[in-house]
Amino acid sequence: MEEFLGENPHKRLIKELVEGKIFAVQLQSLLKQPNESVLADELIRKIWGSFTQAITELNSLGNSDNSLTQSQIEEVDQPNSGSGLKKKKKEKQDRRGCYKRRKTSGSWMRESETMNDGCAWRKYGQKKILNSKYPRCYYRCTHKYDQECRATKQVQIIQENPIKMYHTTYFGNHTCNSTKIPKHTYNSQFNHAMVKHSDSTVLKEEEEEEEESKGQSDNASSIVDSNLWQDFMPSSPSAHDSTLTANYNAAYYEGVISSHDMEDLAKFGEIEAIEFC
DNA sequence: TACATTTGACCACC
DNA sequence: GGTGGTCAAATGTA
Repeated sequence: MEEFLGENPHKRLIKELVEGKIFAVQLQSLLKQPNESVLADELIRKIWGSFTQAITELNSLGNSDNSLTQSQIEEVDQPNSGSGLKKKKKEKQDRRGCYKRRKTSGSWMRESETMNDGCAWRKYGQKKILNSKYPRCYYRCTHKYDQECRATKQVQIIQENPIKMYHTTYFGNHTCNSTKIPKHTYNSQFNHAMVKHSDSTVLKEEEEEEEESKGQSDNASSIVDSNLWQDFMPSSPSAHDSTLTANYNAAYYEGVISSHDMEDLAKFGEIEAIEFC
């Protein structure tokens, strides 16, 4: 990466992103082979480095309005950074309503017959939504405070007859290590979930894959969930090769690279495994 | 007692 | 000004 320092920023940026893609492709093929976790780990570090460098370049290219502050960059780089201390009791002042309305980007959705997705969620709100028959429920990760996990989701019933269907929108990535919960809490109905990435295409109907994977595990949803939150995270670089995983991972990175950026990137090769909206 | 849920209030965003 | 997202006190539950 350092060898690009003499070139113009635009070229450096492109090279970083292309490198990142190459590493990702290598990682993808590597993950198809067993016992390659060390190499995979190395590749993930390279990918991480490429994207970090690219973000830095982008930041230096952009005007002041578009540039991230250093703290914002660090926040992206180190989602687990911080004190790690419990924040159960914040400042004395009433902070109700003090929030930034989130963007819809960086989110993905699924529709299923159950709310259960194998993660530990805690409900923190419910709201009647305009023009909607059913209220929307707001959930955050149970480990928001003890592990500073920022994952949240919104669940809304979209139909009740003939069967109850839930529309779930996920925001942010889990940074906690406690996404695994006892088997009995899973619901096989999760296997019928439809996963959508943000507001774009339906990505995967899991049913067929579930049938195939039943021999490997009697709890396929746990695999989905561990893929969902952990596999592409730098802190736990093990991954499974599945389209679903790739799409979830794309959702994770979506928070770092915008769709506009991806359009530019597309000039330099097809993005196959990762789908951005 | 600890943790989860409910619910009204607050306020940023459109 | 209306709507939606979040907070936190009150309440419920194991």
